[in-house]
Amino acid sequence: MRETLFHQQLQFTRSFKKKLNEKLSTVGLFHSQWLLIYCMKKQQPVTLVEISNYLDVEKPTISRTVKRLEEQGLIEEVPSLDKREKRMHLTRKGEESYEEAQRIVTHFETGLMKEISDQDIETTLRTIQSLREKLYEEEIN
Amino acid sequence: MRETLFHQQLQFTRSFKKKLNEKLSTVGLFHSQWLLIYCMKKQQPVTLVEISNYLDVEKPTISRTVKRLEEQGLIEEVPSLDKREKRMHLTRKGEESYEEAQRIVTHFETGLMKEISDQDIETTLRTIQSLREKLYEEEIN
DNA sequence: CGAAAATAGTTACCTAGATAACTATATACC
DNA sequence: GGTATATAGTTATCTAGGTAACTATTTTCG
Repeated sequence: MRETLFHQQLQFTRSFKKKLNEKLSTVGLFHSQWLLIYCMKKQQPVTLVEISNYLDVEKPTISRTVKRLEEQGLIEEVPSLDKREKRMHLTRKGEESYEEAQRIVTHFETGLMKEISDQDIETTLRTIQSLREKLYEEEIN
Repeated sequence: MRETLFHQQLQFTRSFKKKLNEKLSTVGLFHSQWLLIYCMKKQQPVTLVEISNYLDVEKPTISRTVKRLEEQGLIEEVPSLDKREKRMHLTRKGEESYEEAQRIVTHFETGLMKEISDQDIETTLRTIQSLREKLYEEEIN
């Protein structure tokens, strides 16, 4: 198995998403749909561009996932003064899904981190953040 | 921005893959295709199942990417005793692509890690590996 | 030996990322 | 006020991940 940090990261996130998708299937959600719902819970109503910036995912991807969540009746549009934008918020059903999913995600994540020292978590978080910054600087060049 | 370790991980790998895809486009490769070529360089000839196990990616995904690399003339089949399996190895052109891509990837990765202490890299690597193990144990339950 | 089980790979069909090119609306500015 | 530019979102099309169900071989074992 390749020992590189980056390789390990990629492998980890693949497995992580796969596992979380399994867990979330009990609520009928996929991992990425959960992220959108999480976003909306935090800031309602929210536009697609705001979600796109927050999650750092391109607009067409957000657009597609939003459409699916709308079809599932989890989110709905809210009238806006700016006719270009599509402001969305969670429906009653969406709020319920949020609560259920939140519990699942929290349980899953805390389970994973158990037995890893706060010190190590902190170092890892800091390292990844500085790698992200580094990537962002690359962006500019 | 959400502060969770896992959220940061996902964001990082997304940006990382995006950026690496850009860099690799000069060689006409995508990040995932590079991983397959890397795999083959390390062990030739190799079967799809071996690649699947090594990269921890499901067979249909490997199957599809292999088909594309074959079409590009970077890899080719090698006769095997077991008629079920498809043993592949790099063509001359594939070897050349490997060399070019290897340079690009190494340059990109070392650039990112520069300025991060060996200590932090080491802790991060160890932490991610134990998170992966944890995920794997979950698999069993 | 012959039938059952395991293994290798493929096909069909989902979700989720990306880019490029488009429409519609809003803003800037001469 | 009218035109140019910027912004919000969508559509089309690509790669890449996943599962389920299939075919074709090989192995196992009674």
